[in-house]
Amino acid sequence: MASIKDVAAAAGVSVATVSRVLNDHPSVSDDARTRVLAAVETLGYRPNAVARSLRTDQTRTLGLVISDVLNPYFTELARSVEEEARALGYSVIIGNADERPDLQDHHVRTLLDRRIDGLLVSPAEGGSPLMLEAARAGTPMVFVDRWIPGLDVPVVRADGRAAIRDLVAHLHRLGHRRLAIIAGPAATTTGSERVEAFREALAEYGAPLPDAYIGQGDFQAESGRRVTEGFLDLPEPPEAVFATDNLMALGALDAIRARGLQVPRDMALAAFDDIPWFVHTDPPITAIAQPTGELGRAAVRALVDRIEGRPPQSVTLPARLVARRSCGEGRANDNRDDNQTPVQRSTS
Amino acid sequence: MASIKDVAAAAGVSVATVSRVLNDHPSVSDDARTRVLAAVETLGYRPNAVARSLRTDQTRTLGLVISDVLNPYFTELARSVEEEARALGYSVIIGNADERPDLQDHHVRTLLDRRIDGLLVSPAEGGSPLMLEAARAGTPMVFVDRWIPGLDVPVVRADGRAAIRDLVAHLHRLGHRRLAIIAGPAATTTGSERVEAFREALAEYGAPLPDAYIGQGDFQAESGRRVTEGFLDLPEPPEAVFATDNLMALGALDAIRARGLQVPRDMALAAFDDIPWFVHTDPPITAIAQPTGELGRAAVRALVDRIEGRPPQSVTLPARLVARRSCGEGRANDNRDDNQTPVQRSTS
DNA sequence: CTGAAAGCGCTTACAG
DNA sequence: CTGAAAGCGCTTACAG
Repeated sequence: MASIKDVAAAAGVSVATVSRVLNDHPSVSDDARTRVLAAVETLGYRPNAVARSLRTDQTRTLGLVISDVLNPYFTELARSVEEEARALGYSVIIGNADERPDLQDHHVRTLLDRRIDGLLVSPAEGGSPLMLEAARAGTPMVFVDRWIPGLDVPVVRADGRAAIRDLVAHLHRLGHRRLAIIAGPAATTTGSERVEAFREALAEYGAPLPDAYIGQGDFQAESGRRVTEGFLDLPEPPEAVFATDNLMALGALDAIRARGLQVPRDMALAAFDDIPWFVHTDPPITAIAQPTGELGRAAVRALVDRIEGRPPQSVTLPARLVARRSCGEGRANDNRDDNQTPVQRSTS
Repeated sequence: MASIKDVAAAAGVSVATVSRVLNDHPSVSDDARTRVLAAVETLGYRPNAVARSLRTDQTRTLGLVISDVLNPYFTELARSVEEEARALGYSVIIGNADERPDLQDHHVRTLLDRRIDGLLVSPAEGGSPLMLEAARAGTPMVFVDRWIPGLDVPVVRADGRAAIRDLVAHLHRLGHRRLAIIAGPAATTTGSERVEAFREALAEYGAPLPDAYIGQGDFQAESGRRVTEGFLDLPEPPEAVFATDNLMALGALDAIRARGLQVPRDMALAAFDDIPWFVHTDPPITAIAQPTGELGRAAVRALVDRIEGRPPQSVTLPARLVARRSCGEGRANDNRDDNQTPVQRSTS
């Protein structure tokens, strides 16, 4: 592969001049520029980004550590992150932690070793020592979706409280009184926060949230299945289940079906995170939709601000309830484009 | 951030010795090793991968260029690729082409600039000039899923022919005679191949595949919707539609629903690529399942073989039909774990 | 406007 | 076993 030396030789100039042409440095004669460009062309020369990074101490690369790529929510997040990063001249390397702290650690380490310019992370299980250390050491970092309290790191996330209140109101209106929740890991902010919001919303209706109705999941489908089976085995099973992510909702649906029961007749179901498939499940699933694309873009902007020396900003966007048929037929809002139709707009 | 010099100074040895310790070079005294390790520990030193790559001319990184991350099939492929790569000591950088040739080109260029050790690609729209050039220039490369004929590049893919034949038999058995297909871009191998296999299978039943029953899609949901609407507008609409990927099947389902029609009563539907959600759609969708994880792993192994100087091997794995209810109720094989149950095993 | 030279952080023959 | 030195491919003050 041709190097800058080859180009210099072919153009009859020094490597310094070649570098200047390549970097649009103003003080280059037209003549030199033309000859360099011609040489670049004929040699098919492409600058070595590795060498450039070593020299300039910047990689123009962002690291994104997410907890589960197979979760459509995170897939969409990753996509919007890459899109915005590309627009700003950065590449992104994704590290998939699969909700495993050890894997998360592996990716953070690898990314740091590669000297990425900044790190976007949605911490699994309370983060890792390495991550905390990096944050304290001043590695540009931004949390998306989930975060770790007590760190001076901007957070870009959706606030689901208002939407969860809307959901509880929706369930109540449809006659459901015994409401249960499938929680995510308590060590993740989204895990604990959604349970709290749910509990508070129930309290507004004077309803308690008994421990038996709080199932401990891990944001994966299998745990949704397991927890739901537990609910069904209860002497008095809940009438409605709220899965705090889409994969656990899928597991819950599996479990309910496996017993020959039907949603919503035998049990109502709702999920946090809306995904395209929810329109087509049997029945279509009521969900709380996050502005995922906007979250990803805002997170990248915050991180790049931080990297380029501008003050980064935390951003909190509202989530909204999208009612479908999985909680009952209370209202006629399950038309074909209900995917787009918020029942109530939560502008918290 | 501490550099190798700092470690050398702290340990009272030369940087060469530090490097040897770090790389497990045998000729280092126990004493030196201990002191270096201690210094590494106290300084929290981590080798700069950028510098190492520049020096060794290897990045221990694989590039993966896929056509659409939002497609669950590719998401799963990406995940298995990363997993196997990690097991072999490599990282992977994903480039999402979104089925756009220009984006594909962007990613290939970026990846090449970063001097990845090898490239795994599922070419969109017949590939890009850059990709062809790289292949000819000897960049280690392996095609996954889709490929470009005429290049000396190993291909790791699933052969769907037998499964498509099984599908046509299944549809025929259920009484469907007018069968249509939603094709992918003709410039992709999977796009053209699936149509051909479908046509050949129909021929075995003496059935033609009229042009009106071949809809041109682009592997995205929207095109599935559009094509299906066209089918429904025909004087004699097809009785069954075979979408050649899961997103177009989703679009088809949308279109059928939007007219107030039902699957399979008004129109049968089947898809290429099986995904977890197909078990839960209304109705559950009959699909051709690829051994996605195995494809990803085999592709990585082939690429790493190539990179490390071993002869790489092309691999073709069989796909299989998973019958559910979307083509009709012909057989009682729609139990709850039908996701795992092949109707007929195709070992082509 | 241009080039010689230093240096980014490593690895690795080479000499001892 | 160890260190001095060269060199990977760039960029960028510095001097002219």
